[in-house]
Amino acid sequence: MKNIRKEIAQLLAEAVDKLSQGAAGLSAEDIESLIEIPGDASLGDYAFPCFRLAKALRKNPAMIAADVAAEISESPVFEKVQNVNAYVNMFVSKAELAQITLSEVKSAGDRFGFCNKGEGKTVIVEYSSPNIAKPFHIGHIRTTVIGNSLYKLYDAVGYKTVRINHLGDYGTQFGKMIVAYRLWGNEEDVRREPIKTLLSYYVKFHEEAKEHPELEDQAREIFARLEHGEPEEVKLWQWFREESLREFNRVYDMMGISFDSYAGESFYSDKMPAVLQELKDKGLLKESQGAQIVDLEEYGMSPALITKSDGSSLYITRDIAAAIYRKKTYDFYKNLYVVASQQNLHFAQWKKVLELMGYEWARDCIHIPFGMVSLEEGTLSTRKGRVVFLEDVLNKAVEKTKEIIMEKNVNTENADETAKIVGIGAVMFQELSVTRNKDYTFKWDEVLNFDGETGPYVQYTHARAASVLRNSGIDLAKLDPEAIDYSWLTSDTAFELIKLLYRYPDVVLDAAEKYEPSVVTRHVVDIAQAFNKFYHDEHILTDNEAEKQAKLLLTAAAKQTIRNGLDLLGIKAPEKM
RNA sequence: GCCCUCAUAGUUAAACGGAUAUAACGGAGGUUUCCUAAACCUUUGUUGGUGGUUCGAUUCCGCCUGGGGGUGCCA
Repeated sequence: MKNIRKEIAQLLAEAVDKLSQGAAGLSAEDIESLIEIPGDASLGDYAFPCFRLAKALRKNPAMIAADVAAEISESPVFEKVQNVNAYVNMFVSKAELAQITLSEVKSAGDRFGFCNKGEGKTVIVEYSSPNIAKPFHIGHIRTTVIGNSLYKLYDAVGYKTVRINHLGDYGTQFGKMIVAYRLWGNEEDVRREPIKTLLSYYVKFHEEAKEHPELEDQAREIFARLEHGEPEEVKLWQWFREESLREFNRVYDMMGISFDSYAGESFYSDKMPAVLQELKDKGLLKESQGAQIVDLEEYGMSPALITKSDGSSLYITRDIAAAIYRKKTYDFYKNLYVVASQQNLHFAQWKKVLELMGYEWARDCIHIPFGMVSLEEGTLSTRKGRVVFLEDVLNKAVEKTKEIIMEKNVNTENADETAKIVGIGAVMFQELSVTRNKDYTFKWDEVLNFDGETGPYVQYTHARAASVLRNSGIDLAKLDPEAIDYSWLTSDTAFELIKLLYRYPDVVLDAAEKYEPSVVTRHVVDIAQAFNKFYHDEHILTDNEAEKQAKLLLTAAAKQTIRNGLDLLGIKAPEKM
């Protein structure tokens, strides 16, 4: 698709160069980064502030803006160029932008917004990574949906992707679980309801351990046995793992999320000795209070604990082994970890250790933190039984949606299917609409509120557009973008919508580069709002054939872009609702 | 103590260092003989404090206040 922003930057660069006789020293790239989109569309479609040129040109900015405006106004790219104070305000040709955009959406279809920027490079996204034998709760939703969206974003901008669910299937917690199971457990209960039962053992363990601290020692000992491959412990552990995965997959299926690899922490168990040896050989390992550490004091961090005093491994050791393994196996361009910001220090230490080991690719390992989810009662705590199960949240959202459908919609065919798409979409959408790094408090009535800038709003807009297209009776495949009279799409409302569609591919790229799916979420909401306004202000299915075709092409493009955007968020777009 | 992070209408959130800080929810009022009213329109109201850098700061830097997280044998 023709890149208008770049074209404008080129024109501006030439104008500035001419006016300053080369003294401004701004490249087209510099200029491009200065171009803005005015908040108030009546000012222009693009704007260029001239403050910075004042020094080089020794003139006041407003005069420069006037000169620049005069210099570029002849270009056919623009309908109008004018200066307001220090700004050069540019209006692009509406019909031309409509043609460029709608032709592109039509021909690219489901791949509108895609590009090949990452061609030949591999990006790993590690996300979700729940702990085995523990509930899949509301605290896991963010890593799961953000990671899933990042994978889709990187896929869309052309990278080869590898999705890894780094299961928390190892560590002292399994020592605890095994101890608890042997003391109070019962096979039948576990089979019937694995997670809830195992969780109850885990909770009981922590209650008992307050009175009997020796349980903690037992747990560590059992984990050490597990790590040494003692068959009885391994067998129990495998069983817990299988039962848990079955439950996790049920939730993943509901959300339409999948993985390329489930290589969790245990997968790296046999790769640990080599890491230890390497750390030792490189002179990084130090003994301290019986444990093996890497001292990071000179980098302002507490030491990284590599092995415990009983010799068993720790989280960071496994993450080091994992990074090395992944570099060897996938030769990644980037290795992304979608993990809560609570673990900032852990990832900082881990990255530093990789650096100290001499791996220059440590810089390509990137922690993507996100804010904490808490409940109104306080922090989520598995041990204290203070959890909200993700599956319950999804089910309630679906139920609520079903009720809404029953009360609003006469046409209830596929009501169950629609309720699933909309209810689950609503929950996912909400998680993806706020900037990653913000903490938030889970509230039932907020999750179940579908008014305003929500998933259902966007999905409804999509269904509405779909409905218009159905009613048109026109075979869309036969709409030829070359044969459309775009002058029918030059109203303010139509043009606002077109501009948003035109910008969509840049938004996708921006979201990927910032690791920020919410950028897409917000843009999709903007498109939905613009379409609803267009739908309301203008009649699409008019008797005038040329007008109708132009408006239908725009409607189809809006629908397609909303659909593509939702897809990048992992959310489905219903044809009817 | 030290480190990280957050602070914007009543609430939840937006804003590459740029023009009059933008939406949604809530409140008040309105729109349907017309393509889905899960929609649209009108109205109400905001940058924690203090210095600095800058032509220009919600944005960058210093300090203060307040919330959250982390800080050696959990992950």
